[in-house]
Amino acid sequence: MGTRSIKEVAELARVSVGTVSNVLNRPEIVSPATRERVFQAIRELGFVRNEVARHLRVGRSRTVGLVVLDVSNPFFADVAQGAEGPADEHDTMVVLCNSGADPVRERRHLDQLEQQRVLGILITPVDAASPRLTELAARGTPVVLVDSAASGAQCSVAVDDRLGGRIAGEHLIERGHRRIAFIGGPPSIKQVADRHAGVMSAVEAAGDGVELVACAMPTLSFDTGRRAGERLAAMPPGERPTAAFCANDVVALGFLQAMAARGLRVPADMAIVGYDDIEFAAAAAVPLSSVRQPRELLGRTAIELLLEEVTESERHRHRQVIFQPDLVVRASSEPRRGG
Amino acid sequence: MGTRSIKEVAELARVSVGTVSNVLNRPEIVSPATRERVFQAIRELGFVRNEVARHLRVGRSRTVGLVVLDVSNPFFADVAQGAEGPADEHDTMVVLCNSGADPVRERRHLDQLEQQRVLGILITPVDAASPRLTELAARGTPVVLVDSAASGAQCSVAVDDRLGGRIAGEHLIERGHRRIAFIGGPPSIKQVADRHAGVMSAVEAAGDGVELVACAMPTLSFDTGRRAGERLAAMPPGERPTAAFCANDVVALGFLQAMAARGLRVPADMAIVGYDDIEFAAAAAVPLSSVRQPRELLGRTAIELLLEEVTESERHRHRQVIFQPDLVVRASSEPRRGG
DNA sequence: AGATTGTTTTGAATCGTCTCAAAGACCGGC
DNA sequence: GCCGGTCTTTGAGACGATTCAAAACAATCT
Repeated sequence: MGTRSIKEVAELARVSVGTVSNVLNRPEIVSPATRERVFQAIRELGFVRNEVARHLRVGRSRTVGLVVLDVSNPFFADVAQGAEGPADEHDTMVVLCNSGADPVRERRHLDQLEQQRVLGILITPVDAASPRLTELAARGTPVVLVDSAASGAQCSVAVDDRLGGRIAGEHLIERGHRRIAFIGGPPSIKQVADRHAGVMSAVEAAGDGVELVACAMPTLSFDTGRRAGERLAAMPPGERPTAAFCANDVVALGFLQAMAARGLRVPADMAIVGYDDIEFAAAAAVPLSSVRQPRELLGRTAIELLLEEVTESERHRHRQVIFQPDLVVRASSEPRRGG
Repeated sequence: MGTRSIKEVAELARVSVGTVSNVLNRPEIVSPATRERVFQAIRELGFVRNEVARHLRVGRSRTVGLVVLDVSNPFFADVAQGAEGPADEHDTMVVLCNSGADPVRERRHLDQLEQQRVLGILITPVDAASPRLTELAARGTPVVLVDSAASGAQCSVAVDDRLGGRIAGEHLIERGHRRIAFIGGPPSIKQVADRHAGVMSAVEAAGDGVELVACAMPTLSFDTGRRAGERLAAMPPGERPTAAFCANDVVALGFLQAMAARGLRVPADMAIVGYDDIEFAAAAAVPLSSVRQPRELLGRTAIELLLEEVTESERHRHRQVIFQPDLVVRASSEPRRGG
């Protein structure tokens, strides 16, 4: 194998290993002549520092793991992108891990990250209450919850999903809808549960005559949305809800597609509001109304909290940051024609 | 810090460190009684194996890096998902790194991955000809190019982009278009150049009367598509191409949005063909015709090649796998009404 | 020349785990 | 009580980089 060690560099440059290490880490303390000789040897051998050994000795990695529910949801791509800026500045590497909303895979990723002794973990958990998360923190791997509020024992960055759900619900009610569907994923996912609770509170506040039809699906995918859409489309027009609030935009886009396929008009026959306001929402068949979240800001803030925790380790106080969502109204929920 | 070492476990279980290591790695060779005692100690201390130290000793990591051009492009999410299956089976972890098509960031990721001595790297390079890639391989980190054909010195998995471009071009020409725009990204990206060359060859084969208007943009984003769309929309109708072939679907979706915003009808005023056939393509304002790539299969095959290379190390022969794309025709390029 | 101070360089110890030759335990048979 | 043969367990090196006390060297002043 072509990997060279610091020792070989030392031999070639005719200095001790300590000196090579110094050249690598504190070049200013070694004399220009020696330094140059070492650099020369490094170049000649194609030496690449073994970060693993370094990490073992130093005891701290320069990698943080970001575990997301679904890499293929652009929402998470944006969160990841937001995290990369501050990470770069602290020359830290962000690695993305996909749990696919599967507790088993999430577990495996967490195990692996802990075993690798990463600097810390940013995670959108499948189950925020899982003891695994607090265990991690207790054993020395700081964890920041992303898009999910923590209860005090750890840092978190979230958006008020209840509020988001309520805003969406109020908007649809105001537009004259009386029978509203909530297309959600597994209620074990906090975001889903909160958005549901939010829209529910709006419906309840509107009093009699307005009702919510919950449609819990097993996942939060495009296909899920499509299937839910087909199910609703198959209902007799009298019973069918006239509006749907989808737990996220990916689901909403699938739902929208099903409407088109079944010949239902959006928003005339079915109004739709999504969640996240991903870039594609505006570009959909019918531009999608959506509850906007500050995606990049979530990622950015999360990693800042993590780095803060790592730096101040001693006197660190966990913080729970909460952002406010807002509604972006587009064609998919324009005023209904026939009140 | 709450991290325990194998030594502490050994003390508590009153065995030697070697035995603990055996329990961890080859439990069958240690007697049931001792094994149980060790497990007990592990549980009691909350011991988590330090993968870093293990890796240093064993010399081989169980992580592979997947470096992509753009995490927020669902195409790459699907490739990543494809890679995860076989990876799991070899209990290997796939970490996703985003170069954002920026050579500097790509470089930084590669450096970091090499320093971490990962098992190997899957990469969709910004520049496939970069010497960095062969250096890596020469120094012992196997590299498999993804979605980009290698010239023999390494493994690669790709889709025939020239063919894809040609198919798209032929399709539009057959539909009666005589002035076709190619909306591309930086030609330094191999995929873009090949797709361009492909559509160009179709146009040339069609002979006089058909022409290609190349529109090279700096990036391959949604916004790029939108800007290109606006630029074309601003052209006088006589000069304006009647069809656009976009270098990927994300660009195509942006382009489509610009058409809608400027009041141009798709496909009547402007036909569109995208590339990748991401899930959202079918769900767009006007369902998008697109050149389909076997996304998951790309990822799956790439990691299989990598694992193969790692396993057979000695007698490994690099392979270049090439898949065929095919065209999925949807509304955005339906036959033109007025021939 | 010797003492003093400051600058460079050295090299042994260390991080946590794995490996493997060797030692130990145990058993049945004589 | 000893022998040969299985099973188990042991513990002393690695692995590659960092650290830091101490040694070596250089420059300046008496």
